[in-house]
Amino acid sequence: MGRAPCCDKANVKKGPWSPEEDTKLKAYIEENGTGGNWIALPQKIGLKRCGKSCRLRWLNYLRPNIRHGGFSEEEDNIICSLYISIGSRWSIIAAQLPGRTDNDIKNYWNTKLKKKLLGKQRKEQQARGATCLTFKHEMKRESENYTVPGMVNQVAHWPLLQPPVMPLPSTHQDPHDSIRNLLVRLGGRFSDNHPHSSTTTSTINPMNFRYPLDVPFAQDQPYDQNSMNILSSASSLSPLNSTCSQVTGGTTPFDVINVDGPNDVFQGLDGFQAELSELIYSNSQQILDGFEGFYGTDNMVDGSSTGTSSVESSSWGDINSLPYPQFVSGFEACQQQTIPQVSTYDESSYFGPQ
DNA sequence: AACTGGGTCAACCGCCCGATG
DNA sequence: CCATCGGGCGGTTGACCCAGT
Repeated sequence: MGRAPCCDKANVKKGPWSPEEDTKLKAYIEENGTGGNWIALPQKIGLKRCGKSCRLRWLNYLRPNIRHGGFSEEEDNIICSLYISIGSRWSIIAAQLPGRTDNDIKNYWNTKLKKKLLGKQRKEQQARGATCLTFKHEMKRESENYTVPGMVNQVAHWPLLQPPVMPLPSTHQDPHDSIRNLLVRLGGRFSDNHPHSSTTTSTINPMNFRYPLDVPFAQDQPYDQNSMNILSSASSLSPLNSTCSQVTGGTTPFDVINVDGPNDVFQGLDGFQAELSELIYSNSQQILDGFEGFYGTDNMVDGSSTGTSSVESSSWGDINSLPYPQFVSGFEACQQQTIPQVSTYDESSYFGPQ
């Protein structure tokens, strides 16, 4: 037996909202709030609409300070980055873009950004003529069986890669190194402090490229995104970025990045992210250059400090000096925290008196 | 002018999850 | 512990628009 419908389908209006309906809904919510009950709300104001429909209309269209269209390059970059990192968690992505709704971003991604990236990918692949099946298979295989030692309840899914190039002194495979090693194997270079270097010594760690995990969340406080330039440089970031949870007062949108199992690494990304993976393979150096540009040439740090990482960068001493110190603290928090909790933006801030 | 195909986006659907009784 | 409910979310749909033919 299925569950009862949330409203009487026969008696609710569907389809586009009329200006009158908009006015009614907006006026009521601005004055009274939702009352904490969307289902009852349409009856209160005499709308023949499903409560969920009202909620959607309010959140996606009527709510104050909503912006539609006109996505900036920075917003593009943030969306792409976050998508690559966390997948199609549109509400989380939207939380980082003030005035944007998850629906808007979802539409924008599906209709424009995805094509933009793939178009770029094809171009570059044609230019390089590289085939990336090996990488693709490796990604899939390796991602199936890795959990970070010491992590409980919350699982980070970094692909476990045996280091064919560099032996690891530590007793466990550091996920950062795994990623780095993979990229090295695939031809990426991790220079100490200069793009000229072609050694395998790593100071660039894609795994440190993590979205802010402890930025106090607020709709009017987007990330400083000045340095993000995925589309214009390497086309994408590493899809190897894991997701993680953090509990630092429960105020960040990234408290929510919770994964439930290894398959979630590429949740929602199977098709597109695989293609992005190929892109990464074919552009590994560009990507890394992008990272260097992002962090400055010598600030990339392997926070996990293994034998393969030659530099415990002095500049790392003050992670706050980095454009995104949260990337690092985020990882640390991942290792320490265990309570994943899904949260979303605080709707109450939009609803006025409840 | 009519048709067509692709793009866009608002809205719906159905599932999941937490709260509650 | 279980059933029910409402909120929230991601995926999908379909109406509309527009450029090309």
